[in-house]
This record gives sequence, C-alpha cells and structure tokens, in this order.
Amino acid sequence: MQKEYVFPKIETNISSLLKSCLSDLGVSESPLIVIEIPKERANGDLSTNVAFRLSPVLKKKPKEIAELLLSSCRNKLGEFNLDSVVKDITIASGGFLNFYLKDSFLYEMALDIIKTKDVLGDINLGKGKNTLIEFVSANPTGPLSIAHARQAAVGDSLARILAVLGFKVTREYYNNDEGNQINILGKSLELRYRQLQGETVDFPEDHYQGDYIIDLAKEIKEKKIKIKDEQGFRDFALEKITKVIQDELGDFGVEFDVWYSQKKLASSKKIEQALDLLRKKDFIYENEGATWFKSTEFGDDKDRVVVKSDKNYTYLAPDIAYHLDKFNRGFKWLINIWGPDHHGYVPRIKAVIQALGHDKGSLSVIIVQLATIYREGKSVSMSTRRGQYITLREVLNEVGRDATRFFLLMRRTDSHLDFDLELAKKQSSENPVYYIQYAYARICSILNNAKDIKLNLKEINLSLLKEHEEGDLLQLIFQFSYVMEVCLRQLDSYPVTAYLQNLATAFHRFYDQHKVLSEDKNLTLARLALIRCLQIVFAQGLDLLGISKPEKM
RNA sequence: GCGCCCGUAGCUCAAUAGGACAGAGCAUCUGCCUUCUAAGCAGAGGGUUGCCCGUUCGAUUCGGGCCGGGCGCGCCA
Repeated sequence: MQKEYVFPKIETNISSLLKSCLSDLGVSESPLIVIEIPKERANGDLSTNVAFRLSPVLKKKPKEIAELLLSSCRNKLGEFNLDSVVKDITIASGGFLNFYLKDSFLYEMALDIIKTKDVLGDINLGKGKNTLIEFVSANPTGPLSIAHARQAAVGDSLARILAVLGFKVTREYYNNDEGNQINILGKSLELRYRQLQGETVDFPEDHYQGDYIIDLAKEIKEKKIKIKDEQGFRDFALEKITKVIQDELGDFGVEFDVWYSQKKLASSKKIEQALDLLRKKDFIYENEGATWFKSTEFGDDKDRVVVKSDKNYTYLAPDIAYHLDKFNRGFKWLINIWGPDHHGYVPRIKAVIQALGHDKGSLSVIIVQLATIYREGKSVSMSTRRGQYITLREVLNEVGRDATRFFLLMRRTDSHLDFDLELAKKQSSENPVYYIQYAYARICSILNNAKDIKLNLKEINLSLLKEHEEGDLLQLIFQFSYVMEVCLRQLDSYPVTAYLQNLATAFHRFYDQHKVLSEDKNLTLARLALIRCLQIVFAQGLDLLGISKPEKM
C-alpha cells in the first residue's frame, strides 16, 4: 500500500503546489524544483530554493518572489492534500521557502509504522522495472580479496535497497570460467602437483603463486584423485575455487540469483550471433587480419578488436554477447559494479550498449574504489598473482561479518577506503558499527522490560512527546524515505550508513536525557510507541546493509 | 602524454541536485553511572576546503589553468 507520509509522495505534492503557484505568477516553464531536507532543523523540515532559481527569469529579487509564492502556497495547501501535512511556510535567508511539518502528521506516521511494522510501504519508485545488478564477477582463480568484498557489500546492499524501492531486482555473478587466466590456473595446479610428486619444474612468474594452489595439489595427491590431462587440472581447480568463492560470499551474507557461465555463453553461438548483429548494423569491420568494433562511433577513444588475427576472441567479444543476452532476457536496466581497474573499459561497454540499439542510460556502471587494508598502521600490499593478499575469508574470521560489511559500506563507493583491521576488531566505542547496534539493543532492552505493557494504538497520545529530542527523532523517522530516494539518485548505499549513525546519535541523546519507563503512564506509553517505531526503522535500515540486529549486547 | 577517481580539522571521512553558520568519528582535554545497557551522554580546542582565475544572488560542489596522490590506457582478462 502506498503510504501518504513517504518523502517522494510529499515531494510530489509540494512540487505540484509550487508549479501551480508559479503558473499563477505567469511562469509556465518552471525550473527543476528541488525539495530537500535542510541540514539544520531550524530551517524547516523541508525546503526549496525555487525563488533563487527564478530570480534571473523574473528579474526580481529572490525575496520578492518568495513572498509572492508564500501567500499563494498557503492558500492552496488544501488543493494538493497538504493541509494535513504542512503546519507553516516561512521565508529565510533571502529567499528559501521553508516548510514545517504538522506534529499530527508525524504522529500519524509513527502510529502507522507501528501498525504495519514497516516504514516504506509500497513506495514503488522502481515501478517494477526489471533490473539486473551484476557484481563481484571475480575470475575464479583464487579466493576473494577485500576489493571484491567491498563490491559484494555494495552490490548486495544496493540490490536490497532497489528491491525495497520497487525495482524487480536480479543479482548476477558473471563467472569468467574460461580463457587465458583459467588456462594458467590449470597449468599452475598441474605444476604444483608435479612438484609434489618430486619433479623439478620451473614455475613461471605469471602463474598463480598462492598457497591455495598448493593445497589443491595436496588434496589431489592425498585423496589419490585421478586426473588425466591439463584440462582435468583446470576443471578441478575451477570447480574447487568457484566453490570457495561461493562459500565465502555465502558466509558474507551475499547471495546471487544467477551464476552466469562465460564458458556456456561461448559454447552457445551467442557470441557469433552478437557479432553478426553488429556486423549487420555496420559496426564491425576487418583490418590487418583482425575484426574490429567501431566503438569510436559512440565516443570511445579508438576502435576495439573483437577477433584477433589468430582468430581467437578478445575479452570484449563474449562481453558484447553477454550484454546482448542481458537485454534479451528482458532486463531494462543493467547495473554493473566494477573495480577501479576496469574504469577504462566503461566507454567501450557503453558503446556496445548503444550499438546494440539501447539507450546509454540503460546501463549504469558503478566503480567501487579500492579498500586499503591496514594492520597496525601499515598498509598491506596486494597482488593476486603473487598470492599476497588478504582474503575476504581472513577478514571475516578476524573481524566478523557485521563489522566487515559496515566498514566496507562506511564511505561513498567512489572514494578510497582505509580498512583498519585493528579498529574493526575492537568491540568498543571506537567502532561505529557497535554504536548503531547498541542503540538497537538498548531499544530492545527497554521494550523487553516493558513487555507487560500493551501498546494499544488508540490509547497512545503522542502529543505528550514535547521534548526536542523526541521531535528530532520523529523528524528523522520521516527522513528515512528521503534517504532511500538519495540512495537511488546516487546509486550508493552509503547514505543509509550515515543515516543510521545520525539516528543512533539522536536516540542515545534521547536515552540519556529522558526515561522511557516512568510513573507517568501516558507518557510511558507515548515513549514506548516512539522507540517501538525506532526499532522498526533501525531493523529495516540494518537489514538493507545486511548487518545483524542484536537484541542484547 | 591521454582518460578516470581524488585533494576539506593532527588522522579517517561527510556536506544530499550549486544553497543557509563547512560537519562527524578518532585522537587530546573537562565533566556525567543509588535511575530503562557508560559499547552511552554533555562540553572545549582544532579550517585561507591544495593554489590561481572565471561563471553565479550564492562555489567544497560547475568551467579553465597549475601543484600533488591513486588507478587505467594491449590483437590481456
């Protein structure tokens, strides 16, 4: 069910109100109307800067425009279903129009959240759009690194957010289970096995040096597994390592709907078909014995080879087929989450999308920057080849799932991240994940202490919540749907972590100042209702991050 | 050389789509547990947002030019 108090709904109504008032002023083409929640609550619960934007158009001072808008907005509130929402509108700082929410509006919101045990309802910003989010997609040549872990955390969280916002989300892992790297993997295992058998063999530098290869070789030897040839070693390594990756992700709380095999794609004629399609559209040509894709037609620096002169495909060829297949499977929005080492690849794949006849907006690529691991103040160097890197498994064992996920989500995805193992391990105030969970646990504890008190919605009088800490909490609850909209706009789950920290701060402050359980029965009921509401918000927020909700700490 | 990300308090980072006084945490210092969990709260100090121009009513945000850091620039994947 559509909830009346979610931010996008209020935003739409205020936006329509402003447009109507603007047209009364003779402005037919209004600029983009931005409704935001000001940083300072003194500046209102909602705010808009239209008056500033219109100043050059109307050739009037922002303040004059704001004044003209103010009276007509006040008169028209009822027309846009806002008379039960907006208490007052004021002008500030030379032209901002600031909207203040009615207390009764916030009370009804809180009671509804308690009643439905849900904050967002059918917010449906996604309108059921069929969305494919492809992430991690690490080559199955070794355990996952912390960089993959960050991509996993971001992708999983974003998928959860988009699903809640009404997108039809499918999570996919593109498994690069064939090609050069996989061949080298097979050879690496074979060489390690032969070394175990006592042979003196040269182990080339470009082969996988990690200990896990040696472990696999030992397993073959100990279990006396019969492997005939190079392909046998390759398949064995592939199967084992894919399993390792799946287990790691599973323990990290990240599940995929589809594991998409490149090998299967390659054996299906889909690559040939995709290239034929592009050839038909005249985006393919031959030169110097190779086959090229005209990516420059769509803004790429240079055209790209798809079939090498030795007749083998480059990596791009299956990728073209893969993206075509995504569209053929009915997805309307493709989200690819990649590491920073792939950012140069973005114009190429955007070109592919357009050559295939799709709007470039139908593909969003999120580049997740690297996380640098610090141990005792020193960064730990990383190299998959040399097998010198900290795996997700190690971090999980050392730090635990909640802190790992939180740390990886704590920063904007496009900014570098320092992951301090010692800090993440600390079960203390220095560690922000506990700060949020502690707020949740405190709420649960109070509710548990009061479990004999029945929360009958009809007996609850929220207007008894007169303290500013209580008002701040109600306002923050309202903000939750706003934060979700920001996540969508920025395609980042980071705003949720920031929000939950703010919410936890506001709660701890309230907790410190006021007792929930007191002699005053009605006030107790009102406060219990408030924290019950908070419990629901925290639960929903933590779920979106994939972080557990401890009832006791 | 070209492209992408970045440069904000001692450190790690915020600042929502160009908005209001640039904010948090850590660290440092000072207070607060006979009361629902002190993994908490309150307070203090700490800034020429790398530098210079420009656009704007308004720039940490946009444009141009420098300086500095990271990554990528293959008929590798």
